Amino acid sequence: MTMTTHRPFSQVLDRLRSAGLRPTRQRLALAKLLFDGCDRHITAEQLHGEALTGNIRVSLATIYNSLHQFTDAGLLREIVVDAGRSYFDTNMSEHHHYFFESTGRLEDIPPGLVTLGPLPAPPEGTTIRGVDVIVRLAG
Amino acid sequence: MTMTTHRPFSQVLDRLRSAGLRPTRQRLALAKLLFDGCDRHITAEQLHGEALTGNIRVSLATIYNSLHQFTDAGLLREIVVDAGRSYFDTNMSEHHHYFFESTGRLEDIPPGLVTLGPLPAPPEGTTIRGVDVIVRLAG
DNA sequence: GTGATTGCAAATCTTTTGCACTAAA
DNA sequence: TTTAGTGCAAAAGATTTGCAATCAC
Repeated sequence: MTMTTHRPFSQVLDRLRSAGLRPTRQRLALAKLLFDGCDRHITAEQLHGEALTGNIRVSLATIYNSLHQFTDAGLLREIVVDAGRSYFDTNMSEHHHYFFESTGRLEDIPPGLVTLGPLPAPPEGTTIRGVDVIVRLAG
Repeated sequence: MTMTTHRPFSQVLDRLRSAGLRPTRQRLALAKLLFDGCDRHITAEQLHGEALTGNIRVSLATIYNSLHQFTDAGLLREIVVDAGRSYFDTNMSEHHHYFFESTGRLEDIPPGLVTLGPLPAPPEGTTIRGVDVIVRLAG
């Protein structure tokens, strides 16, 4: 009867199922943290912290496994901004990022602010997997 | 009397001087490897290898120090493509990159193939340090 | 001389791996 | 049952740091 603003449980479950991922307790819990509501830019360490805070016992290895499985399944996008740290973005629509160098924060650039011309034909024998546009900010 | 195709020694020296970097033996040697002729995309490890091959004894710590000092001085541009590896690009003109995921190779995109619209005004209190555009290729 | 720079080795940090254990189907 | 998934602890990399020795000026 209650209609929450959160994504219903079954939707998360279906999402995993249709990605071919067995909906284990850990994956369900992580998927709920990740896909529950607003878009997020999160590191493995941060997600681990949130899981522990939420009394979900998950090892860091499983966090990494899950993040990569979600990424391979097209549920997440991995964004690399500095050597030695990956962010995972739950917003799968085409968009670009601000990176605040002073704080290490990653943020979506509002749609339309940055426009990219048509992509070139990829070099012989390759396909374009994606395009990352990162606007680095100081101050 | 001989006119080589290589950047003359004094130019490398001046380049360090005007960047405010004391031209030590190591920095001169590294600068010659980096700025001698064509544009390069190189990792710290690769540069270290080249230095040792060329009988230049430099520690990896100094390689990292120098690469960052050169970057801060505007002689190099750091490009991050995957978590845990930085490339340093000697081409400081505005350009974008192909990243070949299968080989880990980074390559300039020929000028004009990718066009970026005008940059947005940076968020309040920040300045744009640079924009990275990376086209990720598979195959 | 004096302060900047270097080398070395150890430390740090993120991410991956191997393998026994557990749980989903 | 059977196979995929998980946890743990150790390993693997890349990068950084602390400090004594060395070098440019």
